[in-house]
Amino acid sequence: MIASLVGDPARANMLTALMNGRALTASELAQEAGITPQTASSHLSKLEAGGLIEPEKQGRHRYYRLTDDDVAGVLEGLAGLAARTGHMRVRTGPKDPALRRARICYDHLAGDLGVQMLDTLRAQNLVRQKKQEIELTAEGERFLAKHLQISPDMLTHPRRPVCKACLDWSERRHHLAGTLGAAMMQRFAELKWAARDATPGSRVVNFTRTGEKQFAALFGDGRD
Amino acid sequence: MIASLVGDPARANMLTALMNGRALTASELAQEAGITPQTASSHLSKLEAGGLIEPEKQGRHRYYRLTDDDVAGVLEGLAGLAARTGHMRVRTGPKDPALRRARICYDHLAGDLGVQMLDTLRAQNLVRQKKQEIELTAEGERFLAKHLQISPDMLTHPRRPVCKACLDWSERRHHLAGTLGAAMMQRFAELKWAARDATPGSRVVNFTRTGEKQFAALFGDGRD
DNA sequence: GCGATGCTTCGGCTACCATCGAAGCATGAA
DNA sequence: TTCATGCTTCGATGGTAGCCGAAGCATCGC
Repeated sequence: MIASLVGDPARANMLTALMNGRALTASELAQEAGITPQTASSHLSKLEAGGLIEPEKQGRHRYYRLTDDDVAGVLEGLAGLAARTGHMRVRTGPKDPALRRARICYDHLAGDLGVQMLDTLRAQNLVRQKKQEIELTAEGERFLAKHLQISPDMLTHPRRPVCKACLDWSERRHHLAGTLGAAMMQRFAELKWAARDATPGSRVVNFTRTGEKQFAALFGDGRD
Repeated sequence: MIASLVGDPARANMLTALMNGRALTASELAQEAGITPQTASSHLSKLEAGGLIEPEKQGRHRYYRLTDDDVAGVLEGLAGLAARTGHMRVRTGPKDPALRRARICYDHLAGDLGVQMLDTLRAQNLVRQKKQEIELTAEGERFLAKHLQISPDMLTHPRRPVCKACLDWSERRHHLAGTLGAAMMQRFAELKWAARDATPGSRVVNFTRTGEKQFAALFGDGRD
């Protein structure tokens, strides 16, 4: 039965990770779900048998993507029901708190800090968001130029949008993707505010002490 | 998590039984799911906690209905996914084969024979169906008058439609409800073709030998 | 009051399934 | 070829949740 496939926490995490439409490898999905590759393999074959995801072999990698928009739609529907009853999933995934705080999502910042950043951008009217769509405001452009030395022409890309809302897997809320999300993350690295964890394969992003302060000054919500 | 609530076979059966929009008592739902009242009680409280169903106390009964159309929509979506991947749930419910063959759904015929009947009505162009909506054709009216002595004016009712598609829980396909469905079932009883099982609370409908033949002559699909 | 009915709670049993270690196959790199 | 990487299969373990019998409340009817 389909629903029981989605019901398992590990599988739900994988599906959520796939919700942005991109394909991910088996091991990436394992990492997202916080389980070992063996377990993930079992889950993935079940999801595939259930028609929820489709595999694509590429070299020694196996990429998985959601079968189609219908699947995504149903998953959204379920998430909607969950959200409105305040039945937001109690976190189960990876134990690693560092991963939950700040991590790389493709090439941009995710995790608590990523969500916090987008929240602040929105609250300060530096961006405007409608569902998945985000646009940079004039104030936002000034802000970026002043504090991060990012100019709009650095962000144009033939196929990729400047801003995009990306569903944050640990927070279940949006963080900022797109060329701007990537550029900001890159800038954080250049400014030595943060760096990807050294351990190979890790998605954790470690902020330096000063980096954390600077970040909080711009994007903090006063929580810490 | 919502999906896991729907994932359990017993709960899925209950929800399916509620899909027609009516409210059912806890024990009716237990029966639909083929489990004891104790177990059902546990399931129902979980579904309620998950916001999928809402209770309504009435005397010593407790009626449950789906919370709203959103819930029904998501359930339909899941069923849609299940259907298209040929992943139709393999029957789990009540073991009783008689219950699966013919039973009462409120006041009309359900089960294998009920589905078969609607199939034949449709195939013979006696009714036309669009999703949940069913309408009787002119040929259908003649057919009913001739073979079952049912006239259209017997079927008018201020609030209830003449025909309605009712999702068959065991077959997962539609059977005929509405005043016509009820009238036909009543006629079968009057003609002594079939009768509700004597055991109290049972929904099984037993066809007599001759009744089965007559029924097959009108609505049989040649399977048996 | 009494018993009957509908439903819930409790306790114990069982079965299923997610999980991981270890080993097995592929593919790609050297 | 040999080694490393990515993924899968196998086998064993453990936790969780569905399930039912028995008992406990509530409501109804007498």
